[in-house]
Amino acid sequence: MAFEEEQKIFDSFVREKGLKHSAQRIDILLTFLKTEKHLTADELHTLVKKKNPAIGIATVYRTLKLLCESGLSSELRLGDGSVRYEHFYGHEHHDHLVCIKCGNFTEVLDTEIEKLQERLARKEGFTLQGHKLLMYGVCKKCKG
Amino acid sequence: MAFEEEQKIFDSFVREKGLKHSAQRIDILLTFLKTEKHLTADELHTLVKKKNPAIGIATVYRTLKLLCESGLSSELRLGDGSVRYEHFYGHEHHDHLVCIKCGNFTEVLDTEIEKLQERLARKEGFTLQGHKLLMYGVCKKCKG
DNA sequence: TTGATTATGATAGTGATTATCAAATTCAAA
DNA sequence: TTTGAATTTGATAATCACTATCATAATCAA
Ligand SMILES: [Mn+2]
Ligand SMILES: [Mn+2]
Ligand SMILES: [Zn+2]
Ligand SMILES: [Zn+2]
Repeated sequence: MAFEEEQKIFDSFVREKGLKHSAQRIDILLTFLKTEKHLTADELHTLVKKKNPAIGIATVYRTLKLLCESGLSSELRLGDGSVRYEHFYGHEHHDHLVCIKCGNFTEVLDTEIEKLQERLARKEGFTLQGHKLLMYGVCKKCKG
Repeated sequence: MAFEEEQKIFDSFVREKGLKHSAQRIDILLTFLKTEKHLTADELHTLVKKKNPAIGIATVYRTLKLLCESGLSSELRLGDGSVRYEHFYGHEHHDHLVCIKCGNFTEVLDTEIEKLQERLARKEGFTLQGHKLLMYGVCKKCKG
C-alpha cells in the first residue's frame, strides 16, 4: 500500500528533469494511485484536498502532466469532451466498453483486434504507434 | 443545385421539429455539404462567410447541432480536444488512421475488426451500438 | 547557512462553446 | 395581403476547462 515502485519512478523522473521535490506532488501522486477510478483533474483535486486542503487546482494540473510524462498515468477521452486520467504503469493496454445508459464502463482487450489493427495500418503505409478504441452499448444491468 | 436529397432531409427535420426556415441555415448546410473535409465549427464559419459575411458563429454552432440531430453530420473527436464535423448521410461507417507527425488522416474500414468488436461486446454482456476507433501512427510521407 | 533555482497558489487570461436578449424574420391565420 | 405570435439571428456576455503570470515559499547543492 506504499507504491514504492511508482514513487521511485516518479523520483527518477523528477531528478532527471532537474526538478525539485515537493510534498504536494507526493500527495497528488499517492491520492491518484490509491484510487483505481478514471478521474478528472477536478475530481482528483477534490480528493487530494482531504489530505492537504491548501493544494491548488493548478498544481494538480501540473502534476498530472508530470505523471503522464513519467509513464505513471495516461489521458483518457471518452466520447464527450471530458479528460480523465487512468493508471498506466503496471497496467496492460486495454480499450473501453462504455454503457450509454448508466455510464459505467468495462476495460477490455482482444489480441485479435489489436493484430488486425496493425495489419490495417501497414496496408495503408502507416507505422502504428497506438490506438484508442471506444465501444458504446448497453450493459447487462441496463438491459434488465 | 445539388444535394436535393440532403436538403429534403433537413427540411423534413425542421418541419417536424416545429422550427422555421432560414436562409442562413441553408447557406451553412450547403457549405458544409460542398466540402468533404472534416471541419471545425470555426473553419465552417470562415467558409460560410464568403457566401454570407453577416452570419455569426453562434448560428453556425446552432446549425451544426441541427445537422447532427437530423443525421446529416456527425461529430468527430480526434485525440486532441478539437471537435470536427464530417458528412454522415450516405457515408459508410469508417474509422480513422491519424498521422502523429503531419496530422493528416485516412479513412479506413476493416470488416473483420468490426465483427470482432461485436463478438467482444457480446462476451461482456453488452449490446453494441457503435464504436470509435482511432489509430495513431506515422504516415508514408512522414517516414520518408 | 546560503542563494540560485524551482514550486506553489491565487488569480488573470484564453479559447471554444453556450446563454441571453433585442431586433429581424418567418409563416399560419385572418 | 396584412397581422402578429413564434422563431431566428448576431452581438455580446457568460461559462468551462485549462494555461500563463507572478510574488512568495520551498528545495537543495555548495
Ligand atoms: Mn481504463
Ligand atoms: Mn471521416
Ligand atoms: Zn449500463
Ligand atoms: Zn504524416
